[in-house]
Amino acid sequence: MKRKVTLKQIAKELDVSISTVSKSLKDSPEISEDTRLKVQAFAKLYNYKPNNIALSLKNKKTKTIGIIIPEIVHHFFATVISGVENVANEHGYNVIVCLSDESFDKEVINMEMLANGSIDGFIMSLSKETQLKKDFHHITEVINQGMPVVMFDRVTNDIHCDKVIIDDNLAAFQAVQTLIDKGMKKIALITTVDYVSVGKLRTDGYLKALKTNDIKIDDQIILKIEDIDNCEGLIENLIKTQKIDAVFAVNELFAVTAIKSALKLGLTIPEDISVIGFTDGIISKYSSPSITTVSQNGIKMGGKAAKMLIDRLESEDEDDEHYRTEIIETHLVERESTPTL
Amino acid sequence: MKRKVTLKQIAKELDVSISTVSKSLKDSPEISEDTRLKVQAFAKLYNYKPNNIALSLKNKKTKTIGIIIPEIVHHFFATVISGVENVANEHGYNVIVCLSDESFDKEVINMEMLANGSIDGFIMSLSKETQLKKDFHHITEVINQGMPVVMFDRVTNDIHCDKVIIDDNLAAFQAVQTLIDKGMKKIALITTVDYVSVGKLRTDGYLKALKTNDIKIDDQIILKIEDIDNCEGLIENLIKTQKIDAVFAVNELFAVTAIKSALKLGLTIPEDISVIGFTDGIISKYSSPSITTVSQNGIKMGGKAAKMLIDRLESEDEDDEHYRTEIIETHLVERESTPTL
DNA sequence: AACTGACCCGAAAACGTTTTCGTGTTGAAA
DNA sequence: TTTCAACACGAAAACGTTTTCGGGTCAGTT
Repeated sequence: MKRKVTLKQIAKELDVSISTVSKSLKDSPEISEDTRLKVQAFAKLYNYKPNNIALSLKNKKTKTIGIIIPEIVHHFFATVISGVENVANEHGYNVIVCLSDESFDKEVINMEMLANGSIDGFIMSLSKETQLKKDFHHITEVINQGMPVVMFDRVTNDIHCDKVIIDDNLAAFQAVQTLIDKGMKKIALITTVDYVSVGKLRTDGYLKALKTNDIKIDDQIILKIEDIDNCEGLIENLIKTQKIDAVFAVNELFAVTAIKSALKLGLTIPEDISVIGFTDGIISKYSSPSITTVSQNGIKMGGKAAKMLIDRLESEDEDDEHYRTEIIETHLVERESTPTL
Repeated sequence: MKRKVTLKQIAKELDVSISTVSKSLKDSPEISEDTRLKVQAFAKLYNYKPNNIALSLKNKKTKTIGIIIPEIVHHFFATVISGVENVANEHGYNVIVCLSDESFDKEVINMEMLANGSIDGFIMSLSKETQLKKDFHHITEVINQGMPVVMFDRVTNDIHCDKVIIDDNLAAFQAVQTLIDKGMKKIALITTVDYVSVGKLRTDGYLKALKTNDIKIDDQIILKIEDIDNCEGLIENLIKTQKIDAVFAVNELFAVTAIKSALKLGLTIPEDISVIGFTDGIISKYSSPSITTVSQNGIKMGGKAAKMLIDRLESEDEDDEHYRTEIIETHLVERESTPTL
């Protein structure tokens, strides 16, 4: 077992100073060719690599990005990480991942852990609990310390920083409009409770589409689900008791559950009932029938967020207060759960 | 914008030495109560938090674990990360995630980046390309430098280190045996190419089950798929041309694709054809019909791997060469794609 | 008055880098 | 022979900690 070799050890071994070694390895003209080559050969032999931690301390840059997300097992968040990782790696950055588990406290703890020098900047999406409490002091604090933050998907207007989102309202509107164009009238909505920002926006888009088309809003067919893990009963009940033409669900899980319930009740899709979901993930793609969804390109979102963060990290004027909000375009991926005409 | 405050600044402000500040904050008895309280009050006021990088350099410990996996968008790997993160956080560790994208080069680059001081140890699963090339020098090198490595799922006997796996062979055997017990005779296998370690093991389990039950092995109904993204045609062809009772697939994707193909061909599941998959992920759960699978608890695997790594990191005798291989138990989750009897 | 010990505190080294600045040696020009 | 520049290298500071060790002050004991 040969431990990592340091500049000091090389210096001692070759009987020169640490400075000489460092300069030699950086091809400094200050050093004679003789010594330079000698040092380089020795360093290569012992596979010298500068210690990242020491570099970080010296440069006050860690070349590491922190990501804080509610869950990693949700496909959308996984794709975002993938997008961030890609762009980050291209620019020589590493990625540290922390999960809040939708808990405010964990979000705070994780941010505080990372904020003490471990990373150069944050990319994050708010936990449900944080959105409910509307307490963002941990984020403002980090920003006040001069650490850039980029928020994505679940964002808030209360924080002044770069953001990457989709136009949830518009995307929902268009999805519902598509259903209406296909002749559906009684369109049910399966959504989350209102404090989840994206849920609220998508709900608004749904309502707007109905209004625009002079369709009466019927609270009986609007389902707001609190506990995502126990949605089956509610959804099944909705489909059984109400005579509906279509379902617009604000996420994949609600959509696929609606499909399963409909099939269970002997309905055929899309003839008896159509379904459109949100977030173009793996479930929608492999469901039978496959589900028409609003695509929400996580890779692109993550990539964009990483780009914005790195741009800010490497820009000249540190505290440029000109924050931007990037909107990632969405489109409807039409599959088997909606009629083709 | 108030930047992070350091010991030095506090010392200067209070006109004491850095040592005094440090000791005060650590409640050292060396410091008089007067000074101690004064320093602590000041530190609290300015929200002092020690700089992680400086601590890492001093302690030669980063309290960070590196994870290298082929892909994050595969649900199984996401759950593993989740498991690692959980246990790591409990022990005060952070998690840095790197994706190899199934590429040998990226795996090597990522490991080298992290090995230079950024992390205390690795948790990893081999990329396909690495398994194909059988080149593990980057891993032995890291281990030789005294950095512990824990491998999971896709492991190799060529590396001497801690491992966490499931008994792929046995699990496959049991799954196929279950099909046989339910009266199936012509059981197709949809698997990966042999160099993917787990694919090979599961294939072997399938073969063993057939042999044990004196069922002739028919190469016509064994499908080895190279390119996972273009498996549909092959699978559909298999089901169309061969009269089979059941399909055993070595992953979720193959299983769900088999189901879609069968449905498309007008077959009913599980009456006409049964399907068992591997890896109990989100697809199997939400598919219609839902898929019977061999559960492979990623959370548990990740948690176990993290525990083993941390144990080793914090154990007294640094180079205990006694490596263990933990086997995570699996069980069959019976769902709609197999008959209940 | 001298000694002892407790009590407080600061200096400095250490972790591994990079970089500025200073310095000794050499050769050539005056 | 002196002077000066070029050359080659080393010392030291800095990043922010922790920790060891040494020392100064004061009170109390001989």
